[in-house]
Amino acid sequence: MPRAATTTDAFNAIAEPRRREIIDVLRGGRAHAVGELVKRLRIPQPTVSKHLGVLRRVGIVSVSRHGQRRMYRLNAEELKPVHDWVKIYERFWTHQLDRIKERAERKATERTADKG
Amino acid sequence: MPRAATTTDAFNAIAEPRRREIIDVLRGGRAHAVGELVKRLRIPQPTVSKHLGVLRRVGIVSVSRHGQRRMYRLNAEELKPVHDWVKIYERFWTHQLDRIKERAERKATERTADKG
DNA sequence: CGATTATATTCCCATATGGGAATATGTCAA
DNA sequence: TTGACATATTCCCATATGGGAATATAATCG
Repeated sequence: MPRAATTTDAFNAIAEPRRREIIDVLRGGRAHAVGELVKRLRIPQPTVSKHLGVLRRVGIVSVSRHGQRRMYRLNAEELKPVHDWVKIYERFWTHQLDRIKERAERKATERTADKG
Repeated sequence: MPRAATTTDAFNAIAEPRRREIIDVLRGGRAHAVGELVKRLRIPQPTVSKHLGVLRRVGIVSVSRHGQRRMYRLNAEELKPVHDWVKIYERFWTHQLDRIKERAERKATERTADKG
């Protein structure tokens, strides 16, 4: 089995830095034409189109035709699974107070560990 | 250019679901032997070892020898870049009140857009 | 119509992948 | 030493990748 396709899910899609850059530009909520992204990011047009294709298949962006242009808009909710997963680890690098919770929870976990 | 190596950064490393599972098991803070992970996740030992190798090269886990076993421990801080990036999008799927902030910020962004 | 602009698609290629199977390495115990 | 156990490594392969270059598609304009 090779590596999972980039279009498998958000995790795979955002692994590519240029796709994250595209997402960042689209963050404002406003739809952007491909040409705008090309200019902003200084990435060749076919490359941008391909990356947008991946993001679209995953559902992270959606397109609409507007005359000659295709307007891409962010569907940020598709990033929620990534946030949900990584958020759990937030406490590992945040402040003092959370460390207490962390330790307490670890104890509880160890107590119930290796039951299966 | 092929896809970036899985060992490039945390984004690439966590794209693989089994590696996320491993991280999840290590979440308690306690170090785990490879064999424990094999049993818990029902994944062949060589596969687990390879995934641990990737995670180790990225710095997400660290190893220590303890007799015959190698104990793997989570270094969750390495996940912070992922959290930092995705956290910005949290407001897109959270409650009502944040939507106000969102709209306000969008207006401000649009005002200063396309200056470069 | 033809020309221009905007975007997508195709073709090419070097490359890393994840899994399976087999094997190597390392460590303990008798 | 031998054998059992724990883990890592190697070899194999089908496959998707991202980029470059070239080209196709599609819409607008004159």
